[in-house]
Amino acid sequence: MRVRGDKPAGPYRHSRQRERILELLRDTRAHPTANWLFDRLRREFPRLSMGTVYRNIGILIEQGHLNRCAFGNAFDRLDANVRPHYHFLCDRCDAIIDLDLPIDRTIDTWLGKAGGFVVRRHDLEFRGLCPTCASQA
Amino acid sequence: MRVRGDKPAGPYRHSRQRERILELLRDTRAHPTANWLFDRLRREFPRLSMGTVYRNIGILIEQGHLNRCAFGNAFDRLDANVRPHYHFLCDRCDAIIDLDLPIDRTIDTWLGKAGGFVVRRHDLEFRGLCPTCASQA
DNA sequence: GTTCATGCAAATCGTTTGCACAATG
DNA sequence: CATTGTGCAAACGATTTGCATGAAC
Repeated sequence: MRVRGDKPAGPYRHSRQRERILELLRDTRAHPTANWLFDRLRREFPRLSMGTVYRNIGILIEQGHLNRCAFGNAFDRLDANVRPHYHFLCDRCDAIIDLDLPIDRTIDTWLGKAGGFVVRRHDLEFRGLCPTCASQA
Repeated sequence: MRVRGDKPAGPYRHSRQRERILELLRDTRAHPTANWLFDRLRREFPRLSMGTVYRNIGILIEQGHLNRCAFGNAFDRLDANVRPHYHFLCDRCDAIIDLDLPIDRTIDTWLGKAGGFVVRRHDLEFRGLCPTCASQA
């Protein structure tokens, strides 16, 4: 029996709302928020709800049509190591590990020269298995 | 006149709670959450409140003693470009720009060999001024 | 004694979910 | 017609804030 919140057993059906969400996202390079989609689509679907937007975003990501980028406002972790450094995030144990790789500043200047950007800093994070989890796999 | 939520006009005063927050964060490499600090410190300050934790985190960040890393679990911005690519975030106009830099996979294998990590992917984001804002500065 | 910091509770923001009804295949 | 998708509203978790009281200088 199918329970609340579970993925459907059968294939996804067609939905006009989901179709338009993907179209809108493919037509822009602005990396919109869920709320932007909601405002934009309410013109076409006056009774649209946020639940529908979020549910469809989830499905589209699962289908590989979208990526989510979480720059910022989410769940914060704190770090008293204020020297610049990179991070490794373990997929299995959720550890966040400071790396002591050298910071490569040459890439910043390259980006500035090539594209007209003024680069103040860059952040690099790796994901995968930390040494402990990797040795248990 | 000083209004609610504003920074104090004078210098920050000493606070035992803030002192302990910084001590705890300097004693760990686990990149704790605000809630971890709260649980941990309630033993010493039974009447501690979350408001105090968050306010002090903000002050410590402003003083340069802490960094906040947002490795979000939540949706934030969406991207229909599902090919791997890097991002540039403009400090002034908040634009998020897809970069077509080549993805450098060599660094993944290096990290695996050197430290025993299994690297599945990496994310690289730059911050600074986008070409448009840079030309106006 | 001035004003910054705290505790508490309520408010806020983005996101998720339960449920009854509508749409799809 | 079996089951997925929707709208609505309420629930949620992390964070922020108003306000009266307590602590620092």
